[in-house]
Amino acid sequence: MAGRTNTMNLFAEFETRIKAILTDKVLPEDKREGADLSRVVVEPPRDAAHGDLATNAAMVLSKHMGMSPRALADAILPHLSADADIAEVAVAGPGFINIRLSAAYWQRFLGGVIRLEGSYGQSELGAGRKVNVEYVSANPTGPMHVGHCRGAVVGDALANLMKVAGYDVVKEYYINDAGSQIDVLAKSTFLRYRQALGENIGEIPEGLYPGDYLVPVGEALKAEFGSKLRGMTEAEWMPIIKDKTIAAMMVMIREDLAALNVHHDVFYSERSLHADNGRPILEAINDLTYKGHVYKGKLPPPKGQLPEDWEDREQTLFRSTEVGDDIDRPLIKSDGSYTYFAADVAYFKDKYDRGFTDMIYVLGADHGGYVKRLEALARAVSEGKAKLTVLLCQLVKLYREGEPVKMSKRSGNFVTLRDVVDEVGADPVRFMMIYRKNSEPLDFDFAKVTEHSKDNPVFYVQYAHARCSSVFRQAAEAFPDLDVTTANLAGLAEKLISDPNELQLVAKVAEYPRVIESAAAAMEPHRIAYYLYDLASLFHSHWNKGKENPDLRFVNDKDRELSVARLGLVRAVAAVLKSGLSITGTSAPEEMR
RNA sequence: GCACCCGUAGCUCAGCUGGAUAGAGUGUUGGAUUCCGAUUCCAAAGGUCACAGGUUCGAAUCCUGUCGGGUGCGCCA
Repeated sequence: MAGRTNTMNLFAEFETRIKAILTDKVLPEDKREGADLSRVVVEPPRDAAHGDLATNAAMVLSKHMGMSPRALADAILPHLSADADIAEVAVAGPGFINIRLSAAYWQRFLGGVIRLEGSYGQSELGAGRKVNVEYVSANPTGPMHVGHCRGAVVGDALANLMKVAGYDVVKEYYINDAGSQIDVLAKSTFLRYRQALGENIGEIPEGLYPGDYLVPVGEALKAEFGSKLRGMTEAEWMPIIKDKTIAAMMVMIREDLAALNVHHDVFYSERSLHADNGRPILEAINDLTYKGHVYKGKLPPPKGQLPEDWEDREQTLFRSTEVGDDIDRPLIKSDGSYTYFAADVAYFKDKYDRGFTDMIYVLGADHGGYVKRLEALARAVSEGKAKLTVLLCQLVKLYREGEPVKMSKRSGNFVTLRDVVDEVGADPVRFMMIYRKNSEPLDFDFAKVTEHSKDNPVFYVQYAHARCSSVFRQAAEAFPDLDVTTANLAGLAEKLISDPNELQLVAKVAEYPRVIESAAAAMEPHRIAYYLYDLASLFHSHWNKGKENPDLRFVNDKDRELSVARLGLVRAVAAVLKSGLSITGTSAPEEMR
């Protein structure tokens, strides 16, 4: 992981220390050339009983050194022991070096965490690189349904994560407000407008959007225009009603997203790319042509089932096969209009021109077939300089008490995002959506997600945070004029935290920056949720020990200084929980109700 | 037919980009418990990591193939 800085990532810190030892003390001069230290890693051992840190250095370098891994490890050992922060080292298994850090090091580390307050975990991994995270991007043809939920949460959490990891992030929504479905939408609205004027419109015809949500739009049109629109030709009313309907749909969608605590920085309109006779699209195609990726030609017929209306015609094509795609892609239809993909080329080029080096697209699994052409266009437009990543979210299956919830779009009987949020609350929805790899399908059971118990990970983690606050409330009762300023907490924690259980908690807290960096590098926000669960679990377990052994309780009314020191530890745990919860986009409550 | 995603404890899932005896939760079994805020705590049992090869000091992880499940394929958006 190049470019990583020591923002209290102790694994990274010891990695540099160990690499320095390797080059300066272990490798003889004639072996320094060609030694590959890039694979040397320092990580938490699988089993905490092995120590605090483990390194594979001896195994990675054994071949180069012509020694067995264990013999090499033995040779490295004394140099590590010389480090004052290292209390114990041992060789284990096939040649791992296990390291136990001194209590003094952990105490100093804890003091550092407390002093950083909320900014602990903030990394400089991203070095300010501009990242564009595009997510949701639902068609503005109606309210959002549950299917959009997962992408919304995953994209939002990923963007939050990248921010904490030091990237300059923009959250973006691409409004698919062009194309035939928008014409259909406008026609549907026109019908509702006529209905508002008192006409009996009967059944909504097949092919139009039947949803009630267009009724108020029709009424608003009546209020604004009276019956004026009815006298116009379709060509005349179409642009007006399109504008009004899209605007109304976007208001609705933004409200839905806000209910889920999702807020985008930029809403980018596809229609704006078609403005001015599609000049932005034309320019993007010209750019691609200039770079040698466009030609006129014929496409082979699709494999498998041949469409009935298949015609073999010459079109303007993007030679995407030369940049990794399976088949060349049409940019201009035979009627001269642009394809959806052509607009995407222009949109990508716009992002690239705005200075983004990394583009992330969070899409549903049903867009899997779209990934290769997006990657191809990124290569072609940026000439290999931009990095485009597509995250596919698998489907969400809804259950109620174990029974699948049936949905049918045609009958309008589908569960909206709002339904779900209103029923179970934004926090449980968000945490559940993030508590799974995005590449895995997800079962979402209303009953389980609403359950207030330790079986529900959201509440388990939030409860840990609430307990932290509760400790401070109790301390205030036991010691009315307690000094709980950052400086005092850090100072005493550095001196007095020494119980092995407490140090174990510090060690878990110390993993946080590493989790942030690796989760950001892998673009896997779910790792944050799992880490939070682990930390909460350790904290609860330590709390429970205090039930049996009062000496371990955080607040000890016979020992004021020790209580303050332990409050320091609690504050550090609370800060990490709060920081992690904010990445997932869920709240860190002061108390559970 | 082709592409992509996925097969890990009875169930739901992690497994930190190749490391040690593969881990949680739930369920099962056996104990403890009126406790600074929860229907709590501790422990045990439970595995051919779908299957077969390959790569190397070392594979659940990477490569190839097979089987099984999901998603998608067009001048749609």
